[in-house]
Amino acid sequence: MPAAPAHRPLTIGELSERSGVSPSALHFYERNGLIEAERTAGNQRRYRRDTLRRVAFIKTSQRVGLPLKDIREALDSLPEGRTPTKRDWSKLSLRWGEELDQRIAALQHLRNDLDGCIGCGCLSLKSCTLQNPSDELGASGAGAQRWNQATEQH
Amino acid sequence: MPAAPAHRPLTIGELSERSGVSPSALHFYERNGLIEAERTAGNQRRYRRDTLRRVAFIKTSQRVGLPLKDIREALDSLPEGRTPTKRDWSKLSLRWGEELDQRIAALQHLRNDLDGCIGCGCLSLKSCTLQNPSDELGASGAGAQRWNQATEQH
DNA sequence: GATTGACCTCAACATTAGTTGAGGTTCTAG
DNA sequence: CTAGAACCTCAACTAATGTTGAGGTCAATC
Repeated sequence: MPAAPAHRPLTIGELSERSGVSPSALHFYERNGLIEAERTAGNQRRYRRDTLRRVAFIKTSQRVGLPLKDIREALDSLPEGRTPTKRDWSKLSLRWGEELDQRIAALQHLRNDLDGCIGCGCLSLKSCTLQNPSDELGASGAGAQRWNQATEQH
Repeated sequence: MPAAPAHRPLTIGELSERSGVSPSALHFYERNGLIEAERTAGNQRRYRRDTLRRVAFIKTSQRVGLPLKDIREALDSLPEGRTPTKRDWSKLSLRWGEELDQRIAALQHLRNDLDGCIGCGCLSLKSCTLQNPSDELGASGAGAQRWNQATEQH
């Protein structure tokens, strides 16, 4: 390893290793406007160091369930050109915390309803709120929501 | 509409309308072993009425984020042949409530961590738990989790 | 200055959860 | 009995989120 001054830009391999995101995924993020890189004379990518934080934000947002499209929108609110400040990041995190709160509330609501349904063993289409979203979850009617895929094979 | 005795099996159109799931999705569920149907002499599907509840279970499970594969596994625990009783359904719902609880706990944990991160504006790769899952969410490392896709365009 | 690992692009494939359309059949109401 | 709505199958397509491989180039080390 070279001396590596702390401000030297990162190669894709370094960014990949430090972020835990595969190079192919980084390419993919770039194609989709989530991150960007300078190029060397020989056309290789060189990432500014704050890209690491950017990738961290992407990963974390994904873990919580946001699609890349939404993450991109959020990132678009960061200042162009200059390295984002803590305040910039804080604003994103704050907005994001609100969504988390809503998500939690929705799940708790669902949980309560499930208690009711266990009582009656129903999941009836008419009476069960679980079956009649209407409000918090899936308001868009659109995409499936996922959670942990690992349903323990044993 | 014919008199329709309450026990008459459902056509795919009826099941679709009552469940809010498109016929093509019902075909898809059948291909994937989530539901099944008798056939008329003319090869049209006729669904037992409890299929309605089955579909309700599928929809609800999806709303909460489970992939169809897992839902199928859960449904496989229902008795073959006979119409499931309330107890049968209750067992599924119960198991399901536990997963919901875990999911809520995980999100709350995440929420707490986020508070910390807002304080420092970080999302730092080293210090932030949000960046170091390790435990509850995404233990499988695998699939993305999604939530509400509607990030309010405004 | 050559080797070798890291990097480049582009195209094709994988998976989940369906939708759409073509081409043909069945069922039901009048 | 016939018109038209509802149904059938099969294949191809969509969208999101990447991965894999082929074929070729760069750059850091011996």
